[in-house]
Amino acid sequence: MSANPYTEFRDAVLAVLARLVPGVEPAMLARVELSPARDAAHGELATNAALIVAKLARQAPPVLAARLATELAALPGVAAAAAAGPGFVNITLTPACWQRVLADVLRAGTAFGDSALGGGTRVNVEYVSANPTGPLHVGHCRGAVVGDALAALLAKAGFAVTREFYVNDAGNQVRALGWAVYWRYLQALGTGLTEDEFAAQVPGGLQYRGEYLVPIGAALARAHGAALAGPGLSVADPTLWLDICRDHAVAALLAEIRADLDRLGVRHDVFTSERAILASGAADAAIATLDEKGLIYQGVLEPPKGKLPDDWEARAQTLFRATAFGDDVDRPLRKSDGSNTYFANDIGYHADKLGRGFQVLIDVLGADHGGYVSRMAAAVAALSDRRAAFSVVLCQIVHVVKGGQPVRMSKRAGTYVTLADLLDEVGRDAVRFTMLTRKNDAQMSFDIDQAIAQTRDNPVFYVQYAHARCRSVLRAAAELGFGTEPAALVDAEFAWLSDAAEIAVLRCMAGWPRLVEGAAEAREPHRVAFYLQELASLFHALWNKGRDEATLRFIQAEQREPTRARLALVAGISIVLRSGLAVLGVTPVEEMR
RNA sequence: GCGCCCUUAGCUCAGUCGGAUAGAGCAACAGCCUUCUAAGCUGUGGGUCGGUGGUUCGAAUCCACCAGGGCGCGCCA
Repeated sequence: MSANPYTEFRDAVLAVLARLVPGVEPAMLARVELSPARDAAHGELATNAALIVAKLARQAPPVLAARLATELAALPGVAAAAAAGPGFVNITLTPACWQRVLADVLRAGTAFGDSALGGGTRVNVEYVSANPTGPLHVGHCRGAVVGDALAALLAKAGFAVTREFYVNDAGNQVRALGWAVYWRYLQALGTGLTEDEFAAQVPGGLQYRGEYLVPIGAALARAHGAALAGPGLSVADPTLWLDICRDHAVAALLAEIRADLDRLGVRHDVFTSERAILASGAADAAIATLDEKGLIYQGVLEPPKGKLPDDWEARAQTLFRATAFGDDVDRPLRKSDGSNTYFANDIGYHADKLGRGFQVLIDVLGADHGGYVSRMAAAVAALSDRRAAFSVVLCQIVHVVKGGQPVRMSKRAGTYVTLADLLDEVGRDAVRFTMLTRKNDAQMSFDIDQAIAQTRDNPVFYVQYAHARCRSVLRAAAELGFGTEPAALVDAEFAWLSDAAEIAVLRCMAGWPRLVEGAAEAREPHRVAFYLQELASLFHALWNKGRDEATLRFIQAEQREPTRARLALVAGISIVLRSGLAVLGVTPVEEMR
């Protein structure tokens, strides 16, 4: 791929700067930007170079900017360069600079925008990781979509990405699930127990009362008959059935989760079982490693502030010195019965990831894990001697709104909005795109009415419509005998694309590679969604401009060369739209129906 | 009580590691279809960027404090 105007002319700015002001340090040069001008009146591009180095050069920024502008204006490809404001240099390039981008797009196809930024760095993105104790709901959905898009984005930016799902198939939650399924099993057999009578026999009480467990209980009844029940369909000794019920339920629910994810188009490379991690001794090994580093000790923590647990008592416990790595308090690794805390096991899991050679670990988690971030960051820093990068992408709450009314969810009652419900209502593409129209660390309301609307205020529709329009134009042109494949258009005379609206689209397309890099570095896949809306908007505007000015119409049968140039433009737009939609996992539709 | 996140137009939200006169859609108003999908486009009006200080050439952005909303706070995961 040849140079992109943004990188090409940023390099040019740096080169000129080096001549004007010798001895600028790399760290300072890194802060020099060449970015799209916010206001079109300022030109196409703007650089802050003079502002950055003015102090070092001992010159007033406007003066240095003027000298810079003079030098830049003399460069080939620069149509105009002028100092402005407090010390910016505004630059306008010749149309040819932007037209050249089109050839890159046509040659690269949807690989346009691929970057070497990541340099093959191995990244593990963990997302969803829902407990296999029930169906996925909208909260999981946001994490699933954000994680999936982030993984795709990082891959496009040149990272070697592994997508991972951590299956919490050990511990109290799945034990409670085993009991809950056993209740559905007894019901399937026709037990005379009431739910309250059964619940009274469950250690910790009966959780997971949702009806989604009914078919799983029924399946157990079919498979085992009454063999797992006590006399008269009473509760038998749990050692006889608890593992069987738990394992069966986990397997069944995990299958449901995977089916839901499949419908959503979310995929994972690796499903890691918590039980397998525990069985491998990873947690104890990781704790031993930390112990060798002198980070484990026996101590007594201050009582937690706020509402104090009823059974709280000061007692010595095994602690990880998380405060040495920026956490607020040291964290316990063993429960009072001597078993590992969830945190201890999770340290083992993250140690396992590090052991698999990942240099960057990213966990996509729900907002309720916010208090968990600093301790895990401390643990990864400790385990890797601060070498591995660890970050958490927290996804805040999603409120589902329909008909202007909030749709409430309650997991206990089993009446929450499931992912499956949402997919039934609005479909995969709308779910994915809508979830990505909000930055992850802000709450969002998901308006079902808007997501299914076929109008401008539905961003999914708007972008897909733009793509469909592109394809429609190409189909129409093919019927007139034009070659419409990229290879047939790459030699078109792009100089025909000289209208302001056409240049604007080309500038936007040229910005795709730098957007990919910026979004990947910031771990913000939502930027892709907004970029696509902008590109779609420019395309729709160009389309309509052709209604007013016949010379801008894409297809003019008697004007072969201008038509070929515009077909190249349309093909290029469709390619960039597809490239972006692929990151989001949204279908680029060929036509609207 | 403490920690993290959020607060931008009537509504839903962007705002690129500090940059020029803060943007988009919806809603309101005014226009554009004998022409490739009007499922679209163009224009107008609409703001004390929650508040008060501070940092500097420059703050929606960084810092401090305050207000409001959300999430969390040893032996759940």
